[in-house]
Amino acid sequence: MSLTITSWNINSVRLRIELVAKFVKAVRPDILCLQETKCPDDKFPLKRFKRLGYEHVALNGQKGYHGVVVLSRLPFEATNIRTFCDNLDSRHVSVMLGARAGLARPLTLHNFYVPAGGDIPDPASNPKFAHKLAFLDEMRDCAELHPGDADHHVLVGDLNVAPHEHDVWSHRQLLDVVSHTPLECEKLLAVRDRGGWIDVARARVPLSEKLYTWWSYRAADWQAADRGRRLDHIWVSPALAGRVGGFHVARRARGWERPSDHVPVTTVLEL
DNA sequence: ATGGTCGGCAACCGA
Repeated sequence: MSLTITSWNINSVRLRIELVAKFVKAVRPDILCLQETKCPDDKFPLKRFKRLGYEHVALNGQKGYHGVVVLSRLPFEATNIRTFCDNLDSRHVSVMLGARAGLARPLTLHNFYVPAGGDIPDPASNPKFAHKLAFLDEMRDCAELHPGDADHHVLVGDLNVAPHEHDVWSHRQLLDVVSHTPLECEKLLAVRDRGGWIDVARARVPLSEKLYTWWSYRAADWQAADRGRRLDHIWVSPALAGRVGGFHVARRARGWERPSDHVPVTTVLEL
């Protein structure tokens, strides 16, 4: 069977519910992972998603800030929420799919929203950047994020780091800009390498090619300027590396009316 | 070199 998984920082799920509907009607992902839902769980538009075919929902929302959710056409065996840095912010939710979803081998999926880190790239003077770095260190050391050789694990989300030279519009001009500083790039790659994860986007798109998933709201014309960054990621465990059937960045979604500043990233797994 | 825009929620904080 093939399993389509999308990750999208939606920047308010209630405000953009019709954009989500438009996307899922076109792409029909089996599993949709959203970040920055900015929605308490008791206000989440469950009925609308049910009508769209997503009956199985793992929620981790909070009022006003952050918030993640996994929406699925297939049932879960289990769901889990982790906290990082002794902080109750809603930045992680994971699900496990198995026999009930028709999978021969269980699949674990983590959905993350890594702290953005504020403006000043100095952990000594900027607590938000210190928090981001500590969050990445804790991810690196988290045993649940170290899949075994045979495990089918997926990690997606807005990781708020563009780790490679061509993950940003200008490597030189962004070296001191939070999201592309060498320190946080090293830390994100350490999370990836400690877990043995494969970066699906860069397995499919050469490192020499520009690739972005986010464009600032502050540009007068985002498309003309094209000053993007690749902040949204899909990683798979080594056992899934040979089962990636497709990968796509829905750049067109940035041009929709009242868009999120992030666009959906999608992969297809052949299981 | 600087400021440029969003969303939540009701004055700014976070991005």
